[in-house]
Amino acid sequence: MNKKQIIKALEQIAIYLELKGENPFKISAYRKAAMALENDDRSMAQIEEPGKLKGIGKGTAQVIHELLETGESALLNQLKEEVPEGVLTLLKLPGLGGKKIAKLYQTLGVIDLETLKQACIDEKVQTLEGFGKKTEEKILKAVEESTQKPERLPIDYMVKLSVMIENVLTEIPQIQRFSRAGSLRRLREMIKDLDFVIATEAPMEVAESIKEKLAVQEIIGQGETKMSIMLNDEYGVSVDFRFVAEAEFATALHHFTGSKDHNVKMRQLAKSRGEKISEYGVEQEETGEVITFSSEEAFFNHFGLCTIPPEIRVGKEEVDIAATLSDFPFIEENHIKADLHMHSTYSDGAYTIEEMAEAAIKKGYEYIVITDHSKSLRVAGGLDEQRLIDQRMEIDRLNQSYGKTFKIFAGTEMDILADGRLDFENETLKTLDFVIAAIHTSFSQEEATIMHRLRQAMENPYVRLIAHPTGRIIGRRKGYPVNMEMLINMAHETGTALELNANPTRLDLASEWVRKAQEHHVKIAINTDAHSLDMLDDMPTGVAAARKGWIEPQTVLNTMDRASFEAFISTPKQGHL
DNA sequence: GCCGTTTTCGGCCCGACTGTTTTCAGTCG
Repeated sequence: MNKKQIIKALEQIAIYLELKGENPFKISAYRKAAMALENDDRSMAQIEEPGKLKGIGKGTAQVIHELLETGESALLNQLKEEVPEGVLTLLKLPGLGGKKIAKLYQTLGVIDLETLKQACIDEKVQTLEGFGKKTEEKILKAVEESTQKPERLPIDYMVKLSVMIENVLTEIPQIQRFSRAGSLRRLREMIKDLDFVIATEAPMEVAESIKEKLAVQEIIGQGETKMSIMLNDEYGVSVDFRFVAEAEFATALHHFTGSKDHNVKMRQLAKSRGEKISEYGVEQEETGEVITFSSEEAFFNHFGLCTIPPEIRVGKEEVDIAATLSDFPFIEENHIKADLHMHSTYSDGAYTIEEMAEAAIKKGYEYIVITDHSKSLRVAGGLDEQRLIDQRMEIDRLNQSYGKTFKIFAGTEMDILADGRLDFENETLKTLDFVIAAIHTSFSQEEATIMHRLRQAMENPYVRLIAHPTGRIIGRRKGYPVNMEMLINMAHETGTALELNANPTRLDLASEWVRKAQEHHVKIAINTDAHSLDMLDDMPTGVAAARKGWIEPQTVLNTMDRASFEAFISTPKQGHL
């Protein structure tokens, strides 16, 4: 059994114990053991004694050893016999946790969604102690919705909803300030619901205004300090609004940004210092005095930590590392000097080169690269050699009018053909300032074939960057099969950079992989791949995704000022063979 | 079940809301 399988087995044990209504601390002990393995970078073979890891004790170590030696666990096997598998799926239903499910299973013989539904219809559920008519109705509704609703939605969809909500919040006068929180602020790729923290003196009035102005399908819950609604959108997304006083805003924002594990780590740290963290502030346990903070930065500083960017608050090593730094040296929006991947009307872009350039100047960029598609990508109106020459002439002409303040570089997003050949000869490539290569066709090839194609491109002396290296569309398309370790090694060996495509439907490469790439001294370019002016605005999302991968500015090509970039592209590729 | 330069037993992160109660358990984030 490999590490992944062992982690899964431990988590399964936790779920089964939960369904049996076991001691919650015992349940969390199994989860912590799984987490301890996950947070350790080594493989199972490299970990000599799992029992020595913090969070793994005698009991869980024994289970791990058993799994390693026999491939199964007596405890897990026994639990599986005691509890039918279908019962596990019931934990996904909102309003149902281990305790209630255990009761439904033990007294009514509920073993899956179907039997649960029937028990509700037969009005048996409401007869149970601790259950009632309302609970039965809610469960029935949850069962019916669960079959048609995806659990999580892709970030680009949630960003759009969020912008719509923010437009509404901006118009409510009683709101002093507000912020996104939760997994969207942490930039998770797949998101369950939206969270907003709102500073206001008049929570009830604000709640009323929100209900009035937003397309609400249903009020899920409402109290004095929070309101949960279900939007009237395609998927019925739920949104939590949390109302706090202005002074509590920073701690509330931290609290509701999470993650859960990050918060647990922070609270443990506070506790060890005789303090208690809640959304309302930091309480001194001895005196009962509650301190509030003007910003998250001040909050972190109070604990001797530097500010931890939301994107890395996952509850792993970030809290310990923050204690040793004065600042995380991660990339910020203002480091970005250019966008190296965008399209114009020459291929499938919606705006002219000049219009794209004007928009880039407004953003304060020092230069851009126009990278239209190449001839084989006919659906996108890819350029042949002659059109490339025409385009170069137009770019030269435009550059004359910009003088020294701004420069457009001529590039291409060249297709890597299905057989590994490149769409342009070197004769053509060497006339260009910056060459991007990308796979746009034959996604269903075997991994070996895909890797051959990528290798052909990266070994070409003119190809500087591989765009959207996996071809994925978050939540919709897996992309073609890429051996990521091999890709990163090839990038290192050939001196080719990898893209972090800032489009929220892509974010390709994913954060965990740009982090690996940086560790291997591979350069990253954060590009919008804009096909229209508004898509240039995706850059901050790309930068946030880079922070999620712990990316530092010197790793990123487009943090170079114009002079450095010109020097870079006039120097041959530097591989590390 | 795990953990301990105060602890080998008694803690284990914290609070809001709901629905069921008649003071609180369960769920959620």
